[in-house]
Amino acid sequence: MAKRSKADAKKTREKLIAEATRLFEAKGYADTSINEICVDLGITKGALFHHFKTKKDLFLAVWTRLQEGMDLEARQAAYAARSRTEPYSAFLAGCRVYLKYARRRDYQKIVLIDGPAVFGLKGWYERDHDLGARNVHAGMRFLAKKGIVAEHRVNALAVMVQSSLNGAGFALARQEDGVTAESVYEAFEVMLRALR
Amino acid sequence: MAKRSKADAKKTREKLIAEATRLFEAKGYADTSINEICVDLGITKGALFHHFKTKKDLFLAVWTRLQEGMDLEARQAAYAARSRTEPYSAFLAGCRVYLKYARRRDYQKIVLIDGPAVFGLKGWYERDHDLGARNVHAGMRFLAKKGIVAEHRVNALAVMVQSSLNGAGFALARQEDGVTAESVYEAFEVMLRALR
DNA sequence: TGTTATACATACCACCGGTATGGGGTGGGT
DNA sequence: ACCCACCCCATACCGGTGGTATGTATAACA
Repeated sequence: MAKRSKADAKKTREKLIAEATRLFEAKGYADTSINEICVDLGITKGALFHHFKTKKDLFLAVWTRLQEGMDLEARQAAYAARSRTEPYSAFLAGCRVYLKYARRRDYQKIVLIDGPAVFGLKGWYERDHDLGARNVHAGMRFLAKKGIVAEHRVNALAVMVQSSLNGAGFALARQEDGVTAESVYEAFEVMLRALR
Repeated sequence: MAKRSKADAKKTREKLIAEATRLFEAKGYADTSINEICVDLGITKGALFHHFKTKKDLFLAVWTRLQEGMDLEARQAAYAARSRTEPYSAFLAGCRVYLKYARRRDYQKIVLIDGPAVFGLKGWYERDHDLGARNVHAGMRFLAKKGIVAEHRVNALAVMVQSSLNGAGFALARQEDGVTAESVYEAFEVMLRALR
């Protein structure tokens, strides 16, 4: 029988998250069974339910990992690109990172598609608030502070900008109509700079 | 025992769609069981599976009904508002109708949240193409024809505008931060008019 | 070294979506 | 008027699902 040290436990937990990520991306949350995940890893459901008290809890772990990666990368890019003379550069750098994620199939299926359906309207918004919306909001507020966009439109514009990035990501992933990454990003930049 | 005329069949089918709509909105697709729908209507699963060959098929009927209502209303509004002197009026009228739908809880949960999860990435896009995306696309192409927006950005801008409307609808439904319908719509109009 | 907590395995459950089959009323043809 | 094929729905049943209760060997710690 296998060892059961804390290091082993951590490893099986990681393997569970990795395999769940794979299957959630490939077949979606609903069409992925707990049992399938366990069989692939050569363990039993007892192990899974020891680490995650429910299927949604496992999904949350997968979702959070993806979101935290995006969040970290976007913040770093925005911080690195900040400029004294060009108020858009930090915001645009962050958006570019987000758009990169919004193009990824795993991010789309897990974070953008299944996430809202699994968490529900309220739960989805609560979880997205700290990781996705907050950064866009901060960027838009910065533009308002610089006098570029109207103060009273910050909230509305932020949410519209964020969701437009989601849509742009989907359109890119579809790769149709000759829509290239450059053209989409250029259109987004033009739109962002036109906001008042 | 109940009658089994064709008129009765039509009626039970309608009742099934109505009750399914109610429960899908209230509890979501995944947490609504076939059996629950039937019990509420005083019928059995046999009746349901006679009218709809699968649960997804029933969901499709619910989804389609919502989308067709939105599509019809938006087209009518756009047609009624068309103008020779103001190129934005028809587009804005259509968007205003769509935004009204995007604020509705049933539209959000069924069309925007559960729809993509149930149909999958490809199926969702295929179904949305004829009902949602096509209209926005047509409006944007009209603006390009008028020389307002760049021809090569029509596709990208259309998908971004559409998804920004979704986001705006969600933000409105959350009713937070003092975000009112007027402020959101004003922000959207400002953004749309700024597009080049 | 003894005790407890951990990390799983095993066995089991209610319920789910879906199917196969049966029956009884409807409605169109003659 | 009669008949019977077809339609509408009920009943019974199935494999598989997420989840639980319990058992147990090992690690962790005193």
